[in-house]
Amino acid sequence: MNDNQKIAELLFPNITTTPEYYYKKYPKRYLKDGAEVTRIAPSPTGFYHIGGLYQAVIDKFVAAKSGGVFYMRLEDTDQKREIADAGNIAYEALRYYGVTTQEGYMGSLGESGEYGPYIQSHRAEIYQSFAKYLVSIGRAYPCFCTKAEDKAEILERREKELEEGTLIMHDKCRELTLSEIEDNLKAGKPFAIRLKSMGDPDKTFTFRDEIKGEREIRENGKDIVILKSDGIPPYCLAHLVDDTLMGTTTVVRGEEWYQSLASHIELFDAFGLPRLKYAHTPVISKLDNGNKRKISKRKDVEADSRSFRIMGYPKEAVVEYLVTLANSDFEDWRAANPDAKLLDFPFSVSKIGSNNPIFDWAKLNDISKNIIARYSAEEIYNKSLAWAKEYNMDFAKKLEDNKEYAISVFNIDREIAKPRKDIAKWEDLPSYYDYMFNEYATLNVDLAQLDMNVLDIRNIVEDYVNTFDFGADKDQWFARVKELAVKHNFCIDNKLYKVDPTKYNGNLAKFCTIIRVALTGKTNTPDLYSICMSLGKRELKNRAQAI
RNA sequence: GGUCCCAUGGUCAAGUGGUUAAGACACUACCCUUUCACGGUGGCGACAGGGGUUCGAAUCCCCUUGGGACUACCA
Repeated sequence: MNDNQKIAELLFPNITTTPEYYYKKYPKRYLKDGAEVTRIAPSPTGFYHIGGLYQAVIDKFVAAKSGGVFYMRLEDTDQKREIADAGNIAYEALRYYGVTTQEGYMGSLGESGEYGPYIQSHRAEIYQSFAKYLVSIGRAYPCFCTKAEDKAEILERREKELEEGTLIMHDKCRELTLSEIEDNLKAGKPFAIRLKSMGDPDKTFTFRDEIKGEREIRENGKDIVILKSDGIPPYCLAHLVDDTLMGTTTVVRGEEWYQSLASHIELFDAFGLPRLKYAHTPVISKLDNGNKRKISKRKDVEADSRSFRIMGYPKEAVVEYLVTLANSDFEDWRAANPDAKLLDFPFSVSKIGSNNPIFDWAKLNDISKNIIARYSAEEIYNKSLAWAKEYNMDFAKKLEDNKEYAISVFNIDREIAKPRKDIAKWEDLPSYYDYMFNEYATLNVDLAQLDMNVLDIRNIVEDYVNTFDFGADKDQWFARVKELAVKHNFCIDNKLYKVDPTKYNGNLAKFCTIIRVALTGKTNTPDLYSICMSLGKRELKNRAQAI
C-alpha cells in the first residue's frame, strides 16, 4: 500500500466499494445508436423556476427526438437551502406542463428506474467511494482548513482575498504528509476532499458545446472541493458520479455553469471517464430600467412556473412559448402544422441562440390566444372551470350552475372560419364576459361615452328589445336592425352618411354601438345577435328597463 | 479586480463574405365589415462605435463601449 492508498483508508475506513463496483452495478443503457439520455436535476430550494422548465423542454426534445430517455434527479445536497416539499413541487410542475420524464425521481410518488437512487442525499456512500478512489490514486487530498459558515462570511473573505490578491488556487493542505494527516484526524478535525488539480490556466484546450459550438477554454487550475466535510459532495462530483452512472449523454444546463466546465472536465479526466456532451443554455432575462437581468426568484412573477397556472394560461401556451424562445422557427412550423404534436417539431439544440432572451408577455399572450382560439366551446368550459375551481370559486360556481348557457356563450363567434382571438388566459374570462354572467346593475355601464341623450338611448334600446324576434335568424335580425336604425334617423348607407353627417343621428355602426354598450357595457364584444339570443327575452327587457 | 459569455428594429430573431438585411409579436394606416374582433394590404423601425483584412463585411480580426455570468465546503 502506498501513502495515497493509506490516506484513503484513513479518511474512509468504512467505505469498501470502488467506482469499478458501481460501473458494473449500473451497466450501460441498452439503447439504439445515437439515443440521447438527458436529465433535469432541480434543487429543492423553493418554487419551480421557469428557467428549469425551459431546460426541461430542451431535455425532453433531445431525448424524444433521438429515441432516448429523459429522467429526473433531485439535487438536494445543500441542506441549508432546502425547502420542504420543493422536490415534489418541481416534479408536479413538469408533470403539469406535460414535460414528462420517463424515469427517476417522482415527487411524493417515489421513484422509478434502474439507476437510482435518484435523490442525491441517498447516494452519499457512492460519492464517498468515488472520492476515496481519487485520493487513493493521488488526485485528491483532505483539506482541514476551517470553512466559512455562511454566505456573508464567504463573500467577505473572498472580497478580502480579491483586494489582497491572495485568492488561492491550490490549498495549503495539498502538501500535508501522511503523518500530518494522521495527526489532524486524531485531533478530530473535520475535513473536506479537494481535487489535486494538474491543470494550468495559462493553457487552453478546445471543446465543443452543443449550443455555443467550438470554443477554446482555459484549463482548470483550482483545487475544487469534491466532498464537503459533511460527507456530501458539492455539484461537481455529484454531477460526475450521477451523470456517469445514470448514463446521461448530454447535459443541458444554464449558462452560469459554463465557467466551471473546465474543472468538471478535469474531474472526468482524473477518473479516466469519457467526457459528456454539454449544452449551456442562455438565461431567461427581463428588462429592468433599460438593463437586462436574470429573472429573479424573489421579484418576478414570471420566474415561478406556477404563476402561469394561476393566471390561467393553457399549459401548452407556456411550453410553446419556451420552445419559441429556443427555436424561433417553431412559430412558422406551428402555423403550418396547427394540429401536429409538439414533439413532431424538428427541434435542434444547435439552433438555440446564445443571447439571453427577454421574457415577453405580449408574445406569450399572442401564442396563447392562438391556442385558445382553436378550442371548442366545450373545451373552454372544461378548462376554464378546472382553473376557476382552483383560483376563482365565484366564477366556478357560475359556470357550474349554468353549464349549457356558459357553453353557448363561449360558442359565440367560435365555430366559424376565423374565430376571435381575444382570450389569452382564463383569468381574463370573468371580466371579458361579465355582461353574460352578472347582474346588469353590477356592470358599470357608461352611457356617457355614447355622446347621446340618455332618453334617446333608452328609446332605441326599448324599441330594439321590444321588437327582438327570437324566431328570427341572423339575416332577418339584421334587416330588422336596419329598419330600426332608419326609424331613429340613423343612416344605413355609410357613403351617403359621409356626405352630410349632420343630417343624421349617426351611421349604422353607431346605432349598433349604442345597443351594444347599453346592453353589455362594452364597446367590444362578440356577435351582438348571438349575445341577445343567449341573454333571453326577460333579461333583455330587464336591461332595457334598467337604463 | 480576474475570467468567461453576449451584442441585428421596442421584444424574439433569420442571416456564416456579394440579400432591396427575412419573419413573428407590439405599434400604426388603410381595406373588408352591422359594432368589436378576425382577416387582408401597407407603414414605422435595426446590423453599438472605431479601426483593420478584402474588389466587396451584419458576417472574419483588433480595440472601445454596453450588457450578462462566474469567481463558495450553493446549485
